[in-house]
Amino acid sequence: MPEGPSIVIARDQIKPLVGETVKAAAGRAKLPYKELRGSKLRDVLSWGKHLILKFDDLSIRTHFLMFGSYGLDEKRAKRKPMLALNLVKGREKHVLRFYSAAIRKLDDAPENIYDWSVDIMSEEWDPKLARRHVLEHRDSMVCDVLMDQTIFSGLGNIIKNEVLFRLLLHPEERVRALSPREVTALVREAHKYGHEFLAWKKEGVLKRNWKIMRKRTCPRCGGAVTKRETGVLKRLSHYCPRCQARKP
DNA sequence: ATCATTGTTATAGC
DNA sequence: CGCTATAACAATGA
Repeated sequence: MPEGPSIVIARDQIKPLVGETVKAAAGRAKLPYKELRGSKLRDVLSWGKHLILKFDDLSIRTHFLMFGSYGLDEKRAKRKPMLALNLVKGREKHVLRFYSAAIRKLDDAPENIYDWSVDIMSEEWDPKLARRHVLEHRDSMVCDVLMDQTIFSGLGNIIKNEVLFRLLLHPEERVRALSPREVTALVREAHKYGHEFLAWKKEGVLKRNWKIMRKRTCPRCGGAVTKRETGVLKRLSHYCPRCQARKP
């Protein structure tokens, strides 16, 4: 659920509810429920791993973190939701629930808060800007730069590992060791893999397409895949130490 | 059953 | 102040 492409799927699934009015709102999240009731849903947006519900005079944002999920028109709640919304318009009725998500009211209109040019899943994605941002972190490891949500908003650990494998880059390679072409390729593949992830996830074949993520052997050389935490973020990396050898 | 994991944030500590 | 370490949170499937 949590990486950017999954949020795009959620956004598209929830978008048909735009125009409906909140009839009931409740949950464990700290939200202005009173204000939510009676509000009309005006838009559903995604920015990276954030899902944004825009109402008349307020907007809220959900982040699914590692284990969050949502349900639209479920027969019954899976458990106590962080937020449950009943929406109606004429005869249309929908129930939207969010589980174990970090949900907050936005202090301003979404357009004034979010910059979609850094969202790898957005049409406004700006590869040149990303390239510049990457080069501002010459001393950082590529694994950390890819996970930086201010540069590659929406990019998560799966995309990170798969992109590094495609480029045959070691997760702990420093940005300064990359050639200009490699930086360009890094940015291009981050975007490209995000969209392939989206297509595969829709078809239910995402895992089948993993080349290195949670694999034991390298599909390229047949050698053992290394699995360890890397970078200052200490996130799990899967990589082939032979094909993705560090530069000399 | 136990372990690992698609993530972020607050707080403590140096 | 700035950086890093740690905990906290939570659900699911291998």
